[in-house]
Amino acid sequence: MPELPEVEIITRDLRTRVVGRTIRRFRASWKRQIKPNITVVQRALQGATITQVTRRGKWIVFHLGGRNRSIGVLAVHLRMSGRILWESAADEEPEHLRAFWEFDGGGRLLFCDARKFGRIELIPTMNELDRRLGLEPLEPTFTVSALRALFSKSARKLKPLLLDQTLIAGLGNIYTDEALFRARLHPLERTDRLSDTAIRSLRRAIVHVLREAIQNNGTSFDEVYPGGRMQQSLRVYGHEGQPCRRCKTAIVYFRVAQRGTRICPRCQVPGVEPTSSISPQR
DNA sequence: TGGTATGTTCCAAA
DNA sequence: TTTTGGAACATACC
Repeated sequence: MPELPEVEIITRDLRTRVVGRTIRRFRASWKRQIKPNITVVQRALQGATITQVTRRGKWIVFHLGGRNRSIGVLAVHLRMSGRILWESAADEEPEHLRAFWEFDGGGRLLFCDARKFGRIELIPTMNELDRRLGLEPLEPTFTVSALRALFSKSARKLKPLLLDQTLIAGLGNIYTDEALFRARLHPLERTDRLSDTAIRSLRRAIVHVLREAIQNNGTSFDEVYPGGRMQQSLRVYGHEGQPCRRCKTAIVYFRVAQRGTRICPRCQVPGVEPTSSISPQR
């Protein structure tokens, strides 16, 4: 279930643990999670050294070198319930273990995933992954004009577009709702009708919410992603029925593109521009 | 029992 | 042609 901030935190932690280490063997128990297939991935990883760990959207990317170079990158997507744990010798095997990497010199990285939606993919080049994914919200390329280009190209509804990873990579259900609330925009607003002011406000809200979440170590509701404090800063997600921080109107819940959606019905009205955006939050 | 869940993909319908 | 709705993937929890 992690979104960009949680994946960023996990990536930073992994970097300190596995960069420079060589994989002795890789095992997986649920075939469908491994692409192109277990045999190919095992052969590629055996003896490979991890040269770097990076994040692209919600993907964790292990860059491979050493014995097998130019076999590609190993990209991991946690989807709804995936977790990556460094095995601590004391503990017993965690629940829902689906795959693991064992390193020369000891130590194992465990991939656990109750729902088996997660993916471990060997991808020929980083370019290939870039082709599948859109703008990185925390990179300099995430500009008002780039957003305007995306928004004006189609007549889609705002929230579904923000969740489309091929256009913007990394936003999920929580941070989309939070960003829309802070920008005072309705999730069903048509993107081709947004003013430059609205787009500017939305861009700021997205960047703000994601940065704040990373600073807070992410959002955690359960063991899937533990340790974060961002849930304390959420304004609408999980706040159904509670008063809006700005106007005291009760936060409402409804469905947008099959996703649970929370808004303040008074602050987020379709067709109404956010008023001269005087610090939209707090 | 039924509905919901921090996600993505595929296909049919509009 | 583009956009949306629904189902599917698979499991846990309330």
